[in-house]
Amino acid sequence: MDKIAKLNYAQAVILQKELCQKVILKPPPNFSPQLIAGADVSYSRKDSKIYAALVVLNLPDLTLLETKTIIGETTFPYIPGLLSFREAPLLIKAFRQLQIKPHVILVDGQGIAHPRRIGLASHLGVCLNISTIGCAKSRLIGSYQPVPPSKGSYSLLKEGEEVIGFVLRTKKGVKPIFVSPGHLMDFDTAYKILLLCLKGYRLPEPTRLAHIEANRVRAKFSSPPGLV
DNA sequence: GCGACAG
DNA sequence: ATCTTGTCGC
Repeated sequence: MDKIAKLNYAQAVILQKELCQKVILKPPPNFSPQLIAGADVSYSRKDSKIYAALVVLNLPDLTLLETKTIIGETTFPYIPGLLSFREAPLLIKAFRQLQIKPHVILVDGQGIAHPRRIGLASHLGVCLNISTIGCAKSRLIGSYQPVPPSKGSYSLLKEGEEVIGFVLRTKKGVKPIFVSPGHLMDFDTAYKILLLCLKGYRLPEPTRLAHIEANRVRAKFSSPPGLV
């Protein structure tokens, strides 16, 4: 059914090389998003279920407007660099069920800060034809200098001389996050949007809420202990 | 050959 | 990512 589930490593990489050519590192004309979404996926240790969550918030007040959670089955293993094949299918399905379509999505994962410049956020953006920003909690590739301690400070993430993202301090005293443009997005716009989404926590509000919602459905629907 | 390695 | 309570530090 799902062709993606049948892809092997080499085939998946070939598909990424095709998709990466469709990535646009520039936002739409006069881009000023009022609706922003957060996307995240959680897993169950026992069964092979995965839970995707999308939340839509209003900008700049960050009011929650809609929450969409959906349950799926794992069809691809986790392989660094190929996360999209594991998480994108369910997130795409969830997106199609949204009543309110956002102007941009903050994704829990990398954008172009990826070996082939096509991380989960970029992959989703191309598939859905929407602006996306990669917002990861840790590094996949690239090197960077220490990030200053104050909120909003950052240091460029590069691979060789190429800038692929930035490491952002979202709050004083906490580990910085890794931000990179996904699709229909540039560094400057990504930075400005990120700052608008900070609400006193390490993670920007859209991604933070999506994470909470993904965990909530898992707690509610995953197999209860002792009921094998 | 040896590490690194989003979630 | 997931399994998990209390506990240390800003």
